[in-house]
Amino acid sequence: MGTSGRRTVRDLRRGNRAMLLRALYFGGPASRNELSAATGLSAATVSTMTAGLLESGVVVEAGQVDSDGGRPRVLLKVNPGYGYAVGVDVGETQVKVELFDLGMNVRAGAHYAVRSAKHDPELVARHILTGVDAVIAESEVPPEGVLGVGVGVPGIVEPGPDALVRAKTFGWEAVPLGTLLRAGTGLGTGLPLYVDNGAKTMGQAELWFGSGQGTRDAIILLVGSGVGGTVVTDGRIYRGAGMAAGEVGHLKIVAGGRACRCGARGCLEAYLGAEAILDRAGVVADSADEESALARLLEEGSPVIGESVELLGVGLSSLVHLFNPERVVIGGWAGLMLGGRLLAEIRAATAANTQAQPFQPETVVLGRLGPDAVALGAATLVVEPFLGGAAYPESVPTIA
Amino acid sequence: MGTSGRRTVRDLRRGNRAMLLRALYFGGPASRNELSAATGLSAATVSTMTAGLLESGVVVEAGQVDSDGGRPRVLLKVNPGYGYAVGVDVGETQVKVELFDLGMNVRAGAHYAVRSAKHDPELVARHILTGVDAVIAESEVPPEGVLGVGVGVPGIVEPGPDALVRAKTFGWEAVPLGTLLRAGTGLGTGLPLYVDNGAKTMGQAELWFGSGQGTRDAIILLVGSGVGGTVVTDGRIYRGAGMAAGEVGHLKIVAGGRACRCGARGCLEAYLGAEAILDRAGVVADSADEESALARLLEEGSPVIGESVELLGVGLSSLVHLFNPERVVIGGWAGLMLGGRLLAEIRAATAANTQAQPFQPETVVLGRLGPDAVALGAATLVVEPFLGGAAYPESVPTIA
DNA sequence: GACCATAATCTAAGACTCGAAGAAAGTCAG
DNA sequence: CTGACTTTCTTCGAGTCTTAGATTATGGTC
Repeated sequence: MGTSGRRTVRDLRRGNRAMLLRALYFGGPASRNELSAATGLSAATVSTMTAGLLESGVVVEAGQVDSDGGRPRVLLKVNPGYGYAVGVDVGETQVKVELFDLGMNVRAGAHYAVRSAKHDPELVARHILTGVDAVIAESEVPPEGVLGVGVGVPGIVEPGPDALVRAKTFGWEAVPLGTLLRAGTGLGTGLPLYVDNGAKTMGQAELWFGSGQGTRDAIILLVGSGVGGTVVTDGRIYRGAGMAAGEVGHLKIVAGGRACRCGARGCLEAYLGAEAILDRAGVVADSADEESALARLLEEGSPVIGESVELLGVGLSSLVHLFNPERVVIGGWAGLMLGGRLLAEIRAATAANTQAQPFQPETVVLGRLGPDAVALGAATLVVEPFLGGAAYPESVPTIA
Repeated sequence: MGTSGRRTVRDLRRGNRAMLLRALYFGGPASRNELSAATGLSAATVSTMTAGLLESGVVVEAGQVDSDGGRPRVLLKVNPGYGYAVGVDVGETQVKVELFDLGMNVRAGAHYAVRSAKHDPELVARHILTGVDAVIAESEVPPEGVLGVGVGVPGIVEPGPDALVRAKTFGWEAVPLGTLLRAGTGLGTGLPLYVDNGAKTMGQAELWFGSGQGTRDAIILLVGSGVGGTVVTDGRIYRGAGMAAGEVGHLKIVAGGRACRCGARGCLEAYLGAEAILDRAGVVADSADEESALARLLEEGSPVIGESVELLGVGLSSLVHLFNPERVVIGGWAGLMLGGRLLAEIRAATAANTQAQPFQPETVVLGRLGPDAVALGAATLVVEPFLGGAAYPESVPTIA
């Protein structure tokens, strides 16, 4: 106990610099004056600090704004071209690699199809490595400007340089993805590497740029083929003691209920998620057809849909009781499909189960980013330490 | 967004002072040297800082220890007599008021029976006020040495000077306990007032002095007549956006299941907790007999007990998946009774439902403090800001 | 062109932590 | 009993940092 918080006067500056950078990054272009108000720092400090940031190129000017009869404000913003982040989405059917600038604009992308039956870890690692090289080359970005590589994978990621991944859907028991990537060579060599669960990276994307913007305590539920989620506390993704927190999909909603692929019974994921919903409706569909099959079910007004809404309400209610969030975001393609038509019903079901504490149904909203935000979120893992957040654990391993 | 973290160099000192004080408070007597190691501060800083603390009387010397041929270490400790905290337990059958010194030794106590049918808010407030006066008088402590009053109540407490309490079991819809207490007079006048859910105060007691010691991420489940709990993240009680987080009792375990007194269905509290267990077993017992009735059920090996263990495992599994805690503590009188005999079974049931992530059954342990720790925990609410923790929200109202 | 308003920078002062050197308070061998 | 040695604690100078207040920059208004 005890080794936390600022110590020396130098850490103080680091912290204030991070605060300022965050304010600038999320608060859009702003004048020094506005930054002073937003951060609580004195104008003098903001001035000296921005001077340093401008000189190093992290921040650039972004026009002026007249100020009612006085000296016009000079607007500042984070220089989108100062650095770049690679985001990787390791999905069921493909490995997607994208390169973003700091403004989170896509500069280049690469896709590699994976035969959905078999997910050979080494093959996936090879796809990632060649993908990283490809997007760096394609974007014509200076390789030294790339700040790191973020990877979103299914399952649970153990912290540490090995980045052990456990993903039952892939048949990965304890795949040391970090080690595999380090064994490669190429342009990516030496880049900081961040690996996390894909639902969490996507959740962070919603939090930063989507429906979660501006909240400090939120829950982001991702309903796709399965169910995942992200718990945000105090403006950060909550990872718990071993980075495995927030496994929303295995929240139990029916004791002794349907068997889940995790081996337990009654998990949310055993009822929700396209796969489970279709299974409960007795529809046979392989993963390519899931989307149209679910749409059909919705169209027909199948009773299974109504049940699903009810069960979703039960799950959300548990989450609300435990986390008391400001906002609940429902994302993922299946979540958006359901929520697009039945948001009112979902809210009502949640409220009906949430009697023990004050709860506003309007806090349940739909995601804004669509299902493709895993890579974007993975890239934010790289941007986070750049902003000085340092939410990601201690030592960051590098590729190769 | 933005107004958090240290700003000026003076906040830096405050933070470091808090770090040191916490290390001393929880790390027992320690020499300046050990404090330097524990906090990461330089010996010089520790020296100047402890000098100030000694002069103000917050810290006192506590003997010496020989040091293998060198100058002996002077041990320091927090002066237990520097300040005092009053803890109040507003329970079903009584209002208990206790006065603690900073070493959390009871210096005086007072009890007021409450007719369990009717909990008149004004009567409860009067009991608290007279109790505070009584313990201050009895303990012969200088009134200006009392740092504040902490109150543990059932139900949910809304933050703010009113301290609105919602407690269905008491028939309290929105009782402004803070306002009621402020209307009184007496020795307690002007004391800072902290009101929180009793399960959370008890959880904090368990965290500080019981089985939760030393953990940063823990779950403390309290099974008494009902079910409550505390979620600890990052060494602090997690309160969420509106202080209502951690309502473990209303985690759903059976969608559409038994009706809970909160109005919803399938809550943990509708199955666990002495009241629900006895009800499920078909035993009629009023609150005074619950303890012996439950003991009898346990003796007989009633199948309801086995089911209860299974359901507890389901609930814990949900919590583990969501929070990934270092430790899970089971407390409360009914929890201790069940856990005392069936801890192994509870661990097994939890593990059986927790397949999706690594989980060590041994992290589930029993509480150490017994069921009477609500008042102790309430007193820690007062001590926390004294240590510089400031986990409790913004402005603290005062009595009268 | 004089005057005013607002934004940004400069300057001096105060506060803080740190490393290094020095003082304190013992033990131990001879 | 003395001097060397060990370990703990304190003092002091140096280097950073933020802030308030004064100053400079840059426009509009009359």
